[in-house]
Amino acid sequence: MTRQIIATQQACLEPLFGCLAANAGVAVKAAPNLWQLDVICKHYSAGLRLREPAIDTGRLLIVVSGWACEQRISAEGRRQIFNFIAPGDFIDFQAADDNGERVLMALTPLKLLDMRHVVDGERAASDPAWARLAAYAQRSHKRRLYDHLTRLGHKSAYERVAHLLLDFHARLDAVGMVDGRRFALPLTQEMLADALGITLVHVNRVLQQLRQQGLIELASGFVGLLRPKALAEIAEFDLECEDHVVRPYPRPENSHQLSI
Amino acid sequence: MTRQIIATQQACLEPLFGCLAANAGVAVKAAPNLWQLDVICKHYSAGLRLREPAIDTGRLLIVVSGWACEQRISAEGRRQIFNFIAPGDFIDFQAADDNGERVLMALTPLKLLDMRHVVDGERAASDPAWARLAAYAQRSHKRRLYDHLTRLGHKSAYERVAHLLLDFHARLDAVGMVDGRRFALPLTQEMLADALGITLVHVNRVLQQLRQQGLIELASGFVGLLRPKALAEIAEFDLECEDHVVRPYPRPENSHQLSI
DNA sequence: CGCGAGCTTGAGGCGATTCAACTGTCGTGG
DNA sequence: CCACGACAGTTGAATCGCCTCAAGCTCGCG
Repeated sequence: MTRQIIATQQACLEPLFGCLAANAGVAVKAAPNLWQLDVICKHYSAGLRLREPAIDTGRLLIVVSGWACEQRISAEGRRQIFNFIAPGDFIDFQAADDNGERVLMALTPLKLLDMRHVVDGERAASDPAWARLAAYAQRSHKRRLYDHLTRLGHKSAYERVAHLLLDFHARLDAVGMVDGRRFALPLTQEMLADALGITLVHVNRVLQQLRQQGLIELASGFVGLLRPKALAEIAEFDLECEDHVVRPYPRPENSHQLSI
Repeated sequence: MTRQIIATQQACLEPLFGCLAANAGVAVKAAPNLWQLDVICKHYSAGLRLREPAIDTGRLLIVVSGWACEQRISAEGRRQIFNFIAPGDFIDFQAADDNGERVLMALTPLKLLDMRHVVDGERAASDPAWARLAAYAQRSHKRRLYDHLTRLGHKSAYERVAHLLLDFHARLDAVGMVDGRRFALPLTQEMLADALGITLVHVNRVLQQLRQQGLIELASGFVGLLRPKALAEIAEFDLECEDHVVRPYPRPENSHQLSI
């Protein structure tokens, strides 16, 4: 099973592009094969700050594999993660550097695909497909910020963790990176803590609790949501609504669905 | 002193427009006088949800007086306030209703000025002044969301309150609505609680503490920051940085400055 | 006057933090 | 080959910040 997910992760771009077509109404040229992809993509190693020359700030990059985040380091050296950037998410450098304190950081080895290579159209601001794409990127980014504000606002640690896991599930599912109810989550508990505003120790305790209650399974970088409906109730996560916002790509019959 | 502030609040638009000129590079036509203003402005009473017909979503409204917020009501009936909207802030309806759950709400009687009435230029997307204005509105809105995420992330209740008050001060100062170190704050402690993710009771205790330590004064809808530098250290609030982002309008010599 | 909205204060309890120690798993180098 | 350190995860005990529940206060207003 693990091998299957990894293969999905690295190879299948169709669901990702299908998701773009469904949500942004953008047609993608022929998807590049694996060899082409590796040449076209930008690669970052874990821990590197993502930068682009100022002249290129208008570009739209999409994450093909790996995870990144937006973060800020406080004066005391504590890190606040504003937003996790997962496969299928856009990286909009123009939006990123309005403020020197906030930076984009690769959390794992990262592969970024420049949309210029795969989208038809003149990529001018006037081109409708390109504008739809940029608008979609902005919309999803903003939605993510509000969701995170909701998590940090009135939720307990227990609810925050459950909510974040459901969030990850929905996003990765939309781009075909969920196998059944399991998906790869290459984040440390410290990263989760820095995002959720709780301590590493407490994240661990909450995860233990979720495991003992049979709600999730978690081992070696993979998470399984065993009872998503129960999790959604705990976290007040609106499964319906999420589906509207991020429409998954069209699936074949009998594929692995999240049967709730 | 109170009367003076109220006068400032209702009458003087020059600092507000000066702030726009400094930050967005947008020239304003002749500022309307008070009578004109009342006719031009949109008025909302406290508690009303702000709506605009869908066809008008592209418009930019600026708050002339009163406060509003972006909020969401959770399933349990708890309110999360994402963002306070103060005089000088923009209301971008296009950005607001990408999601049915999040609404704009007037917290006090509200007066909104449509920028079409005061900005030169064709207000087409292609007009550079109009584009700068829209970009400025988006930038400040986004910055506010990140600031609030920072508050909710790793700060204690004590730090959150101090940080929010400094934030209000900087914003209102930029549009000339601070008299010395005092400004009008027509928000209830419950609203602060709903924004800061802590309970009403605890907000009250924190305010008591700040008062007893001689850091703030607070009475009848007015706040005074008595020792802003001490507050800034408590809250890790970057006074320098804030000044860069929101440039106050040009001041006469010997005006009330925040001497830190 | 009575009422409601907003503010204030106390007592008790729980959730999350802090500090600390221990485990297991890597990759590296003696 | 094992020793070693670095890193991620795990667990316990004590402490504290914040919440809950509850009561009383002070206004402004019909």
